[in-house]
Amino acid sequence: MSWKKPKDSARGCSQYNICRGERNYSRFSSSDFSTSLGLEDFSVSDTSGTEEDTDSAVLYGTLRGSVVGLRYYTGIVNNNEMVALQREPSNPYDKNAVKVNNVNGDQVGHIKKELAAALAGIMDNKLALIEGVVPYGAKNAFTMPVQMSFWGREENKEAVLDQLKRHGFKLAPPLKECDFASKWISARAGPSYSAPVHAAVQLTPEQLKSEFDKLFEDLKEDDKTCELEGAEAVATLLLPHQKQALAWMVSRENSNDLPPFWEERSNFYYNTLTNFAEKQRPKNVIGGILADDMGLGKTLTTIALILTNFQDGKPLPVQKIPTVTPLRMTSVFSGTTSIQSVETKYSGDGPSATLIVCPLSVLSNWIDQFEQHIHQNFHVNIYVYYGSDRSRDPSFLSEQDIVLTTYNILATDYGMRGDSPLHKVTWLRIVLDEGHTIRNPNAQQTKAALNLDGHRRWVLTGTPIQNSVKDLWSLISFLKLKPFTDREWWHRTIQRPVTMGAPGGLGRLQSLIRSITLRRTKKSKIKGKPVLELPERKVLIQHITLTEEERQIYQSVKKEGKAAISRFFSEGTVLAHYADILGVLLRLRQLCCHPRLCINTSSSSFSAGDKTPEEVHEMLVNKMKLVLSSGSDEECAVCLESLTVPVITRCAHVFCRPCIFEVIRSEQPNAKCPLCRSELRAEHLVECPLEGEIDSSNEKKSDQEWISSSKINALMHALIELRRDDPTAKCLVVSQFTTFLSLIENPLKESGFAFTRLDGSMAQKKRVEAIQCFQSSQAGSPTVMLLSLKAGGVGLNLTAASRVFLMDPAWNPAAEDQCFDRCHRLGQKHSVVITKFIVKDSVEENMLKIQKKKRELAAGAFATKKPSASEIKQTKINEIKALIDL
DNA sequence: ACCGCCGGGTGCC
DNA sequence: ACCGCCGGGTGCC
Repeated sequence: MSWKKPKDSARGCSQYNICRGERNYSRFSSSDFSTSLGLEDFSVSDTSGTEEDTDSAVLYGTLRGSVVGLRYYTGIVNNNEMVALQREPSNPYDKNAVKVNNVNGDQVGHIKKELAAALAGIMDNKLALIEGVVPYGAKNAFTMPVQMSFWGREENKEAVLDQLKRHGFKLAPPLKECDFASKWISARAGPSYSAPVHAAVQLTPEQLKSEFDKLFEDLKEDDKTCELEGAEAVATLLLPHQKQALAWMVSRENSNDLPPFWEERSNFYYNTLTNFAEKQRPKNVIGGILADDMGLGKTLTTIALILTNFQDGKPLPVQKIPTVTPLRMTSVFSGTTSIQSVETKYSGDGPSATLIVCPLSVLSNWIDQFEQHIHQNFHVNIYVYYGSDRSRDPSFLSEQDIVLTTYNILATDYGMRGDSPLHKVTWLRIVLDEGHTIRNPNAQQTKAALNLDGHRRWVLTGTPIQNSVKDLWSLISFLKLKPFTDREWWHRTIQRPVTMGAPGGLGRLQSLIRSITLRRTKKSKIKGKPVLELPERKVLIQHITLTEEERQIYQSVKKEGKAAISRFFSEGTVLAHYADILGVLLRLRQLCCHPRLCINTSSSSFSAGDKTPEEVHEMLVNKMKLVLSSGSDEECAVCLESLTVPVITRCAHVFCRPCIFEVIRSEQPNAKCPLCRSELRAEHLVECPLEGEIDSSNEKKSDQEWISSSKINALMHALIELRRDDPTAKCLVVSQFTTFLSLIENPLKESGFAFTRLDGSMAQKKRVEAIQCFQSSQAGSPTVMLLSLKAGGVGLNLTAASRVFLMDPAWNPAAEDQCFDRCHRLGQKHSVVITKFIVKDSVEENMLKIQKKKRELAAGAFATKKPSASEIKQTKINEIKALIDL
């Protein structure tokens, strides 16, 4: 294989310049920041957009109208076929013009002008969504009837009815779309009862997800259970479920089935959802969604696909070893691809390059996996399209076998209209890794991805549905499934029927998903055996007793903090002092680890006092650092999710930036803090300091003489014992406090341990190095990794470790579990033992209790709806009480 | 006849 | 369009 970035083809540990100076967040705009974190859903423009809030739409009623001017257009329509109404304000004859298009987007005619005059205002002001169906008469040469349904928000109904009335129209009561056919046939069959307008069933996200998973529970002996061995070029043996996935993916790339909901009927291809028909055979998706749970090896399977179904349904050919002549040598080492091209290009014409788009956090994982899984006798050109010096030459890119890039680069390039090399190439295959990244249809990344040109299209994601069916549209659209690429048809035929609980809606969704998706969860079974047989995982709790001296410090800080917090309770100002309370708890947690951790924490500023703006700013930044670094996984009280792009208000409450901006926008001019009702102003909001700087203020004390602590002693005792029993055993030492990790470095050095470190402040390149060193099985490679709890994304693979020492408990048990999964995952050969150090009679023990409650809550009925903001507040207050023994 | 009626020309917005 | 509408041709019974 040859790596085109860096330029030489050999590859060493440190040669991926995949980080460059790109991640310079110091002057980030919010959108840069959020997209770089894959949080584009939270961008302000999205939340404030008046775009359809289609979930709350109700059916106002229906109206019969006519479509005229059929003579002049090529679009044809069948009886009962859906049509789209589209405003055409630029029409020179009538500024109210409304076009009528068929499902294919071809114009059929216009709405008659008198009616158009009534509809124009409604459509322009987005008061209602107007959908048409041509009930009959589709063969008419000049005009045809159209049955229109008006959908909108309850509060707009009056305005719409008024507007229609002014033009002499009146809506008929709702008539369910699915009743159309029968209605026209049996028009005299007695009174018609209006169908219920509102959904009978509304699915919660959890129900939806579980419905989704049920789809794949009982895979019969169909194409999804055949197995296919990887081609010779795949260096790794595939597990049974991976061979199944490979077989399925290859068959999807090579088959020529009709896409879902299409039938062949007397020389026509007929869409059963829209009743649209055409002569031309609709193209099937050459690809689909691989939605296996995290950890089942989607990356490996995809690499196997690329190598096994390389071109024209054939695997990657063996590399002919080039006859070594001086001439060739020169060419090879001059960094051009010409010689390789001669040797390895294939008879097939057309595109041969695969584009892989992934979040930055997993880019290095792809690089590793290619390195690991491509057989050394085979040659693959891989180009990492990243960094400011990336090649701008489309023909260079199309000559590669594989081009790897990130969603950000994709979106950035696409933003520079007309100058995106990625968009000038016709790809053989496009793979979107962590495909749910493009969930938001309005995000730049989504638009950029949807506009890529490629034949075979794949989406890899562990969570195809995050919250609602809406999440699926971008993915389906990316797959170029007719007619869903247009959001209107997706919405009318799938999304609304499902969310409104219309009969058959869920069924449609299921058959759609079933036909293009493969999903196995960690619990899925193949021939009675679980897909993943992971070694055992044990969690031990080791209690620590503080020394007399440590206990004294702890008790005095606790006494002081408890007094302050009691005062907040009696004054009823708990929420106003939330950051201060977290500060107290943080200090106690730090004291459980090492007395030196909390020396520097800013002396609490309980008194507001009169301060200069600079001092206020600094105080707020400090408070926010407290909230964030306390590892409490704060939720934003607006969206009830984890904080994304945190900002702090003047009243010291932390929210997601987009959320609080939305509050300010909607409540203007007198917005109030959602938590304490203080005055809220956009210009007073203070942004989050950069990740990695949070703890840096505590750094730089290493010159002091180092002293140990009870916890460190316990750790070292365990490490030394472990080394004695098995000198090659590797372990992770995990803490939320990077300063604590720094302190631990001292005894590790003293006792002669080889160790590495991975924390959030490290550059991408350093991280890759640290991970590779640690994962190496070479003699002398590090046996200990100091790991900060939150470092690294989900892709992080630390399977070399079979022991984990969790130095301090986290608020959120899920964060701990995620951390354990980094070594307890596919590839782990040993049983994993996790040791949690918990100081007796301390805040840590109380945290365990709270964790237990949270676990029970999470395991319990999902059906319970989202708690309200006030319920969350109450829970938090109770937690605080429990934590400090009040 | 400043009407009615006839029949040809014509046709979206 | 096997319509509606327009506007020119025409005109007792």
